Amino acid sequence: MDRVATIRDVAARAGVSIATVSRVLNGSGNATPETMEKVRAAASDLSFRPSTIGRNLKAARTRTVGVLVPSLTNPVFAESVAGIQEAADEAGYSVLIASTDYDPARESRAIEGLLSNRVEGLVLTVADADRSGSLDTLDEVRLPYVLAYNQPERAPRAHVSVDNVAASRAVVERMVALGHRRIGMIAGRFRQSDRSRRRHAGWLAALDDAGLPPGPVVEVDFNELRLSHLLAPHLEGAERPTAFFASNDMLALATIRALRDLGLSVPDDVSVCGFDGIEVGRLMTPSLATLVQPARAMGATAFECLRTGFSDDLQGRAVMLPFTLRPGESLGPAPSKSS
Amino acid sequence: MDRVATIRDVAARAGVSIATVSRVLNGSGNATPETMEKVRAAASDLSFRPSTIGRNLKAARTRTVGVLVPSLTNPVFAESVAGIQEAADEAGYSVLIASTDYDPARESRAIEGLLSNRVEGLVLTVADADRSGSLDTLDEVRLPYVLAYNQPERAPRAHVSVDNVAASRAVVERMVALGHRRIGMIAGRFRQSDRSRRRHAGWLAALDDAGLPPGPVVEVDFNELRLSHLLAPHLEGAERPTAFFASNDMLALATIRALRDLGLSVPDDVSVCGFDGIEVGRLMTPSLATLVQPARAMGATAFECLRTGFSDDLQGRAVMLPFTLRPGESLGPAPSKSS
DNA sequence: AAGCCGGATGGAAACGTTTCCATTCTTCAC
DNA sequence: GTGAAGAATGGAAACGTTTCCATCCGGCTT
Repeated sequence: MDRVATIRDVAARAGVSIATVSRVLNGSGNATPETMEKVRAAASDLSFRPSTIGRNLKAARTRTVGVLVPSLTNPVFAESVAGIQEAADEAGYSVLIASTDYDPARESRAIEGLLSNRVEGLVLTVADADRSGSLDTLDEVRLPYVLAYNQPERAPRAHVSVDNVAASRAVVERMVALGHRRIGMIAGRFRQSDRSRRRHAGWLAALDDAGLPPGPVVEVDFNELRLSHLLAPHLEGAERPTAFFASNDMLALATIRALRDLGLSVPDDVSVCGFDGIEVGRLMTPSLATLVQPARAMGATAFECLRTGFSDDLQGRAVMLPFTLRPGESLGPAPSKSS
Repeated sequence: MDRVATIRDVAARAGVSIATVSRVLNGSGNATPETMEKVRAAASDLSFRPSTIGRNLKAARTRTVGVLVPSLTNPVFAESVAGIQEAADEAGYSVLIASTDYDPARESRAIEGLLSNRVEGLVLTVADADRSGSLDTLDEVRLPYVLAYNQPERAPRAHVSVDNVAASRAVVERMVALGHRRIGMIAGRFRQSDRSRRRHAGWLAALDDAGLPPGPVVEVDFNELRLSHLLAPHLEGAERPTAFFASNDMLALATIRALRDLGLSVPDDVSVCGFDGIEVGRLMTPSLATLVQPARAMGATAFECLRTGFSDDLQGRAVMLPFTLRPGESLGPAPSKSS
């Protein structure tokens, strides 16, 4: 692999100084038409591409933002990353993406990497926004960041999300309206997810409002896709739940699968509603009822907050995005025998 | 935001030269235990993080690879990117991810960006590996790259994929074994996808071998999720296909959805088999039968090829990964009335 | 005791840009 | 015709590293 052309090569070929080359190619400062022509020709002949590295070093700014998500394979994060990329692309920013796969060691390594790359800010989704070493690190070095999806309870940290409590209430209220009286919840580990906690709180509050006792709560690990053995104990007897609220869509899908494996029909025996609004949910049978968060907009908005907030103070700012309840075949009326 | 500490700050605080700081922190060269201690302390006090930019500029190598995929929201690409990241992380490489959303303009911009960032090589998936301006550009500048998923027909370009023709044959053979005689295909636009073409070729070859006439072929755009109106014309009359082979899983899901919307049962009336092996396929009802490509391994392998091949010549090297047919409820025996 | 070796350290150059400042040259007003 | 203004251009510094080379010093061999 041969050496890549530098600005000096272009200057030599065009018979001008590197200063002139830089000015012409960046459109800053003036230059004779002939000079411009010569420089452009030389640059194109050598297929010169200015080195971002050299440029950044000099400029002391990188026009790059970092993104950290738990996993790219969860469609909801993939979608939000796509939103960030789109917005960043438009604003002339580059994006550095890192994923942690729920591994704390990888998380700190990723943050270190992004820091070393001198990103100007970060958009990230962490497990628990109230107790996160990574966020502490960022606070320490005073690097602006905006959380996406996270909704910190105590720490005043900038974030973009939906109102998880209100959203969960909406789900439960819908279930109640459909005649469900025993409503369970399948949730990601509370210790590992502020979102899961909030959604649980909303579920609890809505049940309370409706004068209903809380149904069983099943906490599961992320990446856990085999749920039958966890659900089975809660499905025996006449008092079994007629509906489950899952704290995210992947869990909802796994739940439907498990129910079906246990010989129950969705939604005839048991209804299920998820949270996230991933696109594949529309394609399955039964189609997935879910609380839709605007994932793409979430990413894009977080990026915009970061960008426009670079100068201002980001501390504790919060943006709430609207949510909608997408009906789906997985959520139907409660079985009549149970009403 | 205050200025970030540089190696000079550390040197000053430790009372040594920047050369010594560099040596201590990188473990190259010798140093007195006390010196090492002083330097480490100073670095940690200032929470010094060496600038990748400065480092790369000097080193003239970035230990960074670029990744280009059509879309991060297609699980099969997300998964392969995850595989790349994992392998890269392990090898001490950084990853720069770009996605094109099937937009040629964004594709060239992305490539330019990666080139400017002086990536040492690329792993990419393009629409058509035989006619791709981006690949031509890469050849021109002699930057090593490895294609993932693509299987070029003419151009001798390094790639990692499965044998798409053989894989498609396996699918069709299975369908034939299940009694299907009229087998249609739902395929991504041939002009836009070498994979789609190959898979179509395999489908055709297998039908020919079985002495069956090819069923209808429906070419659809990427991102097209509403297929009912495209499928409807081919589902009338007694001669309608009893099985469809979809050239990728997202299409397969959309196909199942459409069939169902048209009042047909899957798999009782019509069977469907996809291609890719995305995880959600296991979770749906009916579970998706699909030809599984090892997506994670695809990414990881492509990265390894790139890394180990940096010195050698990558030209036209090909690695074929094994595929498996994952049975699923969407693919059943042909309806008896048609046998 | 003289010379050497080698370990510890510092000075300085280099990487590829951008940009400040200085220089040259043209043009125009007086 | 002289001076000034301003446009075009070049020289050189700076950004944060790594690394080559030189220097210094203590201790060993002979």
